[in-house]
Amino acid sequence: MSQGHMAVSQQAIHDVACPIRGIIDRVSGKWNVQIILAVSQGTVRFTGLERSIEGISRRMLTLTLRGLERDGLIIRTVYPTVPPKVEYTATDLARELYEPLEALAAWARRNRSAIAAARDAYDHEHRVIA
Amino acid sequence: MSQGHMAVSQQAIHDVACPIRGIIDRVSGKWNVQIILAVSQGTVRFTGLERSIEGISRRMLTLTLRGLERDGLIIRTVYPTVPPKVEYTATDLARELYEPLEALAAWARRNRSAIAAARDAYDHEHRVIA
DNA sequence: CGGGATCCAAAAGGATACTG
DNA sequence: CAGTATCCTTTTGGATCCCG
Repeated sequence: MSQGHMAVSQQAIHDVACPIRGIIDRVSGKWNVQIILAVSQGTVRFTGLERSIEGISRRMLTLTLRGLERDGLIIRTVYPTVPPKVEYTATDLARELYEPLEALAAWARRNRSAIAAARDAYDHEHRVIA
Repeated sequence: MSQGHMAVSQQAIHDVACPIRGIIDRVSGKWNVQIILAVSQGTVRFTGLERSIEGISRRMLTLTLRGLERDGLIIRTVYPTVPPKVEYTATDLARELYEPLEALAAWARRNRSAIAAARDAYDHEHRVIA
C-alpha cells in the first residue's frame, strides 16, 4: 500500500522489470481483495463497505479505497450533500479482475480442508518436543 | 506466514468463516507467488531458486518455502549427501493454483500501462501544493 | 550446499479521538 | 456520513554471522 508522498520507492524501480510484484501489491494487503470483490457487486457507500467487510477499521478502509482508486480500480464519487454521501464503483479494470480473483477463491474453497490437513500434518511432525 | 509455535492465532479463528483471508495469506507476502510459479515449472534446488528469484534473501527464501511446504503446496526432499542437496517440487495442489495465478499475471501484464497511467493521473491531481 | 539464529529497520495495521 | 490525525503494536523483511 505504502501511501503518502512516496519518493520514487525502490519497489517502483523493480516493478518495471517484474510485473509479478505489481499484482501482488494490488492483491496483497489484508483488505484489497475483499474490497475489490465487494465493489464489483455494484455501487456501495463507505458505511456499507464498513459493515459488509467485518473487522476492518475505518482507517484501513479509507487507505485501501484510496489505494484502489489510485490504481484505477475504483471510482469515488462525492455528493456534496449534508450529511455527505460517497459512492464507490468498480471500473472495468477491476471488473476484469473479478474472474481471476474468483478462480483463486474457488481454488481456496475447493482445497480448504486439504490445506488444513497439510498444516496439521506439518505441525504435528515438526512439533516442538516439549 | 507467521511461523513459530502459534497459539491459536486470532486469524485462524476468522479463517474458518472467511476463506478469502486464506488465499490472501498464501498469495500475499513478497515472494510466495514467484516461488509457486517457479516451482511449478519443475523440480528446483534451493540455490537455483535463490538465483532465479532475484532480490530474495536466504532467510525469506527459507521462510517462504517452509510456509508453502506447511500448506501442502510444495514437497521438500533432502538427500543426505555431502554437500547436502535439497529439492523442491510442486504438489498437485500448487499446480492447480498455477492457472488462476497465471490469469492474474495476465491481467497485470495487459493492464500494466493503464494502471501506471491511473497512478500518474491520481498523483498529479492530488499533488501536494508545495 | 542449505540452512538456523539473532538483531534491526521498515511497513502494515489497530485503537482512539476529533471533524466538516 | 465519511472521513483525518495521532499514537502504538504487530508483522515483514533484510543483514549478518554461524553451522553441519
